[in-house]
Amino acid sequence: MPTSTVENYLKTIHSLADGKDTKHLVPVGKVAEHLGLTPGSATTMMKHLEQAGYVNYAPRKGVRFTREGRTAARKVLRRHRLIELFLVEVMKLDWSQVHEEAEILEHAFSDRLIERIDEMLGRPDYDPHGDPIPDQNGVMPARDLIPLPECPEGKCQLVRVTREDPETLRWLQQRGMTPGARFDLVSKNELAGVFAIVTSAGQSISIGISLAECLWVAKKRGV
Amino acid sequence: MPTSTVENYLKTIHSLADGKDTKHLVPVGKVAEHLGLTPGSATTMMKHLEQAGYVNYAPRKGVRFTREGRTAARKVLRRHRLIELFLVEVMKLDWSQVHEEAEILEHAFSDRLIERIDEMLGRPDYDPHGDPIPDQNGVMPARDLIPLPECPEGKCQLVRVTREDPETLRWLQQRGMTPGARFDLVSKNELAGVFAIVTSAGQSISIGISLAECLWVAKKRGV
DNA sequence: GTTCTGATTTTGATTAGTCAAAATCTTTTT
DNA sequence: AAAAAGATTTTGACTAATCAAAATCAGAAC
Repeated sequence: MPTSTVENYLKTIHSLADGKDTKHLVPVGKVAEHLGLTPGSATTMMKHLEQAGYVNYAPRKGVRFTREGRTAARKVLRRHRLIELFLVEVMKLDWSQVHEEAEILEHAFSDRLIERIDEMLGRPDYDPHGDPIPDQNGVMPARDLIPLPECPEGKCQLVRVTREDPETLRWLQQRGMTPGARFDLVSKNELAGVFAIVTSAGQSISIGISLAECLWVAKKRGV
Repeated sequence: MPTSTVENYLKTIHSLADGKDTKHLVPVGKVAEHLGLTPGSATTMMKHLEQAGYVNYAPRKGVRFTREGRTAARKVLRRHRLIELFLVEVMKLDWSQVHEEAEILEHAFSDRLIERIDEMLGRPDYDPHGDPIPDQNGVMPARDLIPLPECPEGKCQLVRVTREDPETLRWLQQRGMTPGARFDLVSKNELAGVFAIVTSAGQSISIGISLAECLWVAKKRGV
């Protein structure tokens, strides 16, 4: 069993490699930055992870997962995301708070409990933020999503929110902008980096580019 | 916040001091034995616990809680026991398995989640083993219980089981001997160390002294 | 083709927790 | 009262994870 520290490194590498192809190298410095640690700490850990067979480590170039590493990382993501959904659905915790809780609980829940949760929730494919939940084998449900800046103006539906800080999430929540919400993208000002939308409740809001990049909408078929 | 290691030491000291009066000294060796550690490790930790204000440590005599230590220990017990009840009532895990799970989860659940569980369960006083659940201030609900060996022959009701190994618990469970069960103590052979009972289902079973000491029944009023 | 810059790695130290085994103290036995 | 027995403490060493700061390397700039 990996320690919880190792699990956190695996999650970080997974998220930094997300979307990139298999041989993409994640810079060690990015790993350190993402975890709020010094670069030296990450370097030390990369050697351990290589020893343990989780990654291939090219000094001064970066790291990439082995098959085992990717699977191990996805097991952690599976736990994290099932726990988030459980906290919202069963424990009735607030959408904006569950990430923090799951961050700790993911290292403590046994496989038995995770299996029970998966069953209770009806083997869900997505968590409350719209993040895909890997199955027991680490296979992720696939979807064609685009971030708001790439979306054409007009009606669309929010599917995934890739932010975790409770303040931002609460701000979105108060405006009805949680996964599943329909809204109207009325204008895009790429130069100013501002996106204007009207929510289904009729409220007009402006969203900056950095937040807009975290809001994913379904890509229309045939586009 | 105490580390989970410290929390485990606190729980151990609490259970070894249970029943004894406030100035009773718990031998350091017992603490080590209970946790499956070497005596030297426990000695080292006792100094840390004293530094942290949790215990008074009399070298070669033993340790006893300060007020803060006792409260801290009971907070851990509260978490542990609420989690056990939650796992049985909400997650439908087996009575015999929940102790093991709670042993790990108790260090990971936030106060917010524990409060939510307490609320969901209707602020319960006892866990599935009949162990009292301390309130937020560390106050334990009191009851007058006696272990089976001290119980007179006749009808009685099982209230608490102070064992945690799943094998024994399953054995008891299969015979209907879980907290709340009524049964008949038909004979006590203190010399042989064997207690004969008949369960409410009419099954006759023999129980050895060491297990009998872990089975607690309500002390009749006026006796 | 040097030099500079920025990222990465190395080195040495630190903390929490642990063990094995030697040293020490206390209590019991004789 | 001395010796033996038993428990506890001390000592030295180890692991996992971390940081600060010095050393090193690779690519960009000149």
